[in-house]
Amino acid sequence: MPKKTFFRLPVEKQQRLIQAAHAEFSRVPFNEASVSNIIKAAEIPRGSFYQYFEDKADIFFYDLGLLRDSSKQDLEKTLLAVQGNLFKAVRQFFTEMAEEIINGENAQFYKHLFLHMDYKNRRKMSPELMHAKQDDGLQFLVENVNYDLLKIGADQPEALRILFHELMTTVFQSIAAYYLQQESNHAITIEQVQERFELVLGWLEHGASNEV
Amino acid sequence: MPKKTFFRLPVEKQQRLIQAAHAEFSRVPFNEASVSNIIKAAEIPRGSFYQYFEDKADIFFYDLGLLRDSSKQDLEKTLLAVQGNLFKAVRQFFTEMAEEIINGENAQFYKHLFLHMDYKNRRKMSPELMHAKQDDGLQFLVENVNYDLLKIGADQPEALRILFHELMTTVFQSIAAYYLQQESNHAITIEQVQERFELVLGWLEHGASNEV
DNA sequence: GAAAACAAATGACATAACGTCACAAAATGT
DNA sequence: ACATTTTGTGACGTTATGTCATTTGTTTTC
Repeated sequence: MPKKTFFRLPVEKQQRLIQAAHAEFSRVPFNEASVSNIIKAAEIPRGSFYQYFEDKADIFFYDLGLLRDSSKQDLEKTLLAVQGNLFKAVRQFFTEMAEEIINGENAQFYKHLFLHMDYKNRRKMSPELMHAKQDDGLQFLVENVNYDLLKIGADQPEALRILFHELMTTVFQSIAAYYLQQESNHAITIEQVQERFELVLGWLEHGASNEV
Repeated sequence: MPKKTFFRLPVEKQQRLIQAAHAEFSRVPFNEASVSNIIKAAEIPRGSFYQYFEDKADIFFYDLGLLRDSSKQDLEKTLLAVQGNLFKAVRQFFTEMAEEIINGENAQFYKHLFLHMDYKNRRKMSPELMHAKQDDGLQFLVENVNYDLLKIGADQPEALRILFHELMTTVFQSIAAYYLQQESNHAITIEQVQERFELVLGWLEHGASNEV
C-alpha cells in the first residue's frame, strides 16, 4: 500500500502519478516497467516517489486495485442474482469481464497483467469477491453458494475454495490464451474466446470423461 | 538456445557454467537472479558469458531443458502404457513428478520455477511430451489418445490440445499451491498435494456439478 | 613453417536503473 | 514569531546490463 504521505497529496498530483504509472504498465510488462519513466512522465522528483510508495510493485498493485474498484465486475452480486448457482455466476462474470478486458480502454494494461502474472501474485488480482479481507476472502462464497448444485457439501469449505480458485484460473487462462494467440499472429475473436472458455468450463462442470 | 560457441567449449567449462547458473536460479527466482553472480561463481569473464548465451533467459531455459531431459517424467510412454487413457496417464505422471519436484535435489529450483512462471512462458516448461517440435508438439497426443474415453472426438484435435493444456495447468497449480502453503507457514504434506490434485482432476474428469 | 583467416577470450566502458540520504522548503502548531 | 513536523529534492553510491575494441589462440592454406 502507498504510504500515508501519498494520500495527503493534492488529488491532482495523486492522479498525475497514477496515470503516469498506468501508462508505463500499459506500455510494457511489470518487469520491464521502470520507476524512472513513471517519475519522468509525472514530473515529480525521484525522492518524492519513494516518499509515496515502497517500490514499483506498490504502485502497481495500487493501480490495479483502482481498476478493480472502478469496474462493474462483481461476482458477489452475480452469485446472489443466480441463486447461488456457481457455474452460472462464473459464466456471466466471464462474459462481462472478457468484453471489458479485451476491448476496454485498459486492454494493454490487462494484456501485460494476464500474460505476466505468476502463480505467486495471482491472488492479488482476483476479483471483487475476495476483496475485503485477504485471510478469509471467500467467506461470502462459502455462505451463499447453492451446495445442492455441486458435488461439494456445505461441510467442505476448503474444497469450495479450491474449486473457485480453479474457476478463476480458467477465467485468467482463457484471457491469456487470447493474448497469446494475438501475439503469434493467430488472432482470434472474442467469440472464440468465449467458446474456449465455455468448453473448459463445461468440462469442470460435467467432466471431460465419457461415462457411458 | 545457447550459441554455437558454447557447445564447442570443453565439457568441464560447460558444466561449470550450468552449475553456477543452476545454483543462482535455485537461490532466487528468475527475475532476481543476476548474470553477474553466475559468472562470478563460474569464474569466467563477463564478455565470455555473452559469447555463449543471449541473455539470462537463454541459459535459464537451457538449464531447464537439461533438467527435463534427465528426469524420468515421460508422458508419452505413460500414455502408451495405459492404452491412451489420458486421465490415467496424467494421474500417474503427477505422482511421479510431484515426488521428484518436492523432495528431489532440485526442489529449490523447481520452487522458483513454479511460483514465478507466468502464462506467457508456461509453454516452455511443459513436459517431454511436447518436446520435439514446438509447432506441432502435441501430435503424439492427438494420435495416441483413446478418444472413446473422452467427450472429444478424433476430429477435434484443438479441443484435445486445450484439455491437455488444462490438465498441465492443474498439475502446475497443484505444485504451486504446495509451495505457497509452505511460504505462509501452513505447510502441507505431499499426500495432501496428491489429494488436492485428485480432487481437481476428478472435477475435470467427471464434473463438479451435481447432476441428479 | 610462415602467413592469413577465423574463432574465442577478455575486461573496460557506456548506459540505465535502483533506493537512500542530507539538506532545503513548506506547513503546522503553540 | 518560533519550534516542530512533514514534505520535497536531486545528487550519490551501488549494482546490473550488454557491447566492443583488442588480444590471444587455433586452424587452414600455400
